[in-house]
Amino acid sequence: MDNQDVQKIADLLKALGEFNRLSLVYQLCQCQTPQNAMCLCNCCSVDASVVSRHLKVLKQEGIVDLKKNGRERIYSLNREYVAQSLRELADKIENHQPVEKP
Amino acid sequence: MDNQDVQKIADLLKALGEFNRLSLVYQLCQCQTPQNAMCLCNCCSVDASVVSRHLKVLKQEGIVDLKKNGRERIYSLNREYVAQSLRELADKIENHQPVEKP
DNA sequence: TTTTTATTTGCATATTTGCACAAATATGTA
DNA sequence: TACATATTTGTGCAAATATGCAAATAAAAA
Repeated sequence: MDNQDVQKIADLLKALGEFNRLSLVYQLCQCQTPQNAMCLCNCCSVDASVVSRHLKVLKQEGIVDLKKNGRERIYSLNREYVAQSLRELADKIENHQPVEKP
Repeated sequence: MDNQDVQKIADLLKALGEFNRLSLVYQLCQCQTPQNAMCLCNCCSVDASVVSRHLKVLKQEGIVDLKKNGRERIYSLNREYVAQSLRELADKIENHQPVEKP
């Protein structure tokens, strides 16, 4: 576990660890079909430009995927990646105790 | 799932989503016995005061537990709470799709 | 009591972050 | 082409955050 690995997970958690961004994730989570950015605006009461930037952060972290459709951007939640990353961390925290210091 | 619930999880993720704090968590994760703050200093190259403040944040979020022993503060990772919180989020993200929008 | 060790707190500072608004860009439609 | 819609980007601001250093506090040890 080197610093880069730690940083990568920290970045993922940080991206999820902001109220409006997590709200966007939950919103996408409840949708069976991908959603465009304007639709996602409804779940948090901020300017569209703010939503755009939050979605950009989520995309950079691989949390959401993006497809372009005309002038729309269609976002979908990358469920497996996020869930697996969180579970890996949970497993590590719960089980991993290699260095014994009695 | 109301805003307070979202905020609570966001706060937890935010606390974990900072490099030095996550390093502290990993450090504690590798220890079978609780550790004092000075010992934890070794895992990140910052001032002891910075470690102290990060540990305070982790404690406020319930990520670590604290026992006082003389002038030492002995920290231990609250493994079940953190792991369970992360798994709940993972489950929600992977499975929860109640609102259908076909 | 004096000294040492462990930790916290006050303060200053640098950086980041979230936000709103306006302008720019891109693309569809009339 | 002109206009409408969807989204991004530039800019500035206020608040939050991370950090280091010095001083304060607490408690053990000499």
